[in-house]
Amino acid sequence: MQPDRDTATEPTREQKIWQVVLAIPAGMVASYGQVAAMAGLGRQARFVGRALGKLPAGHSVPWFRVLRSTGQIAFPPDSPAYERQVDLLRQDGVEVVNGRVSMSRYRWTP
DNA sequence: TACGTGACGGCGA
DNA sequence: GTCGCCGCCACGT
Repeated sequence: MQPDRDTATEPTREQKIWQVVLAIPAGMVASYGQVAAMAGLGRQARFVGRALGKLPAGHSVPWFRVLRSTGQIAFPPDSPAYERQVDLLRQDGVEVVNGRVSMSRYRWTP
């Protein structure tokens, strides 16, 4: 037996991150740094992107509501995920202009 | 084991 | 408001 402290421990940071993203209401967006801070990760914004990239299939996490601190989409413009995110944001009623969102207007403030 | 990369942030100009 | 540099942590090779 290996009493290794992991896998069987409490929810990992990824779980915590997904939980925070789940709390983002429709029609609003949050930045990676904001999600990281709310998840108790401090400024590990990069970890948030990594956690979202590890999302399993069949999840219900609104990953598309997470943008950069500048309001720009984190994906390259030629990426399929980019268009997907834009489309999903518009379905939420968020105005996306040139792959960018007005953070001062749609930023989620809990 | 060590190096490089990455769905980023903050600060200064 | 934008542009560039550095810093942080985890993962893959």
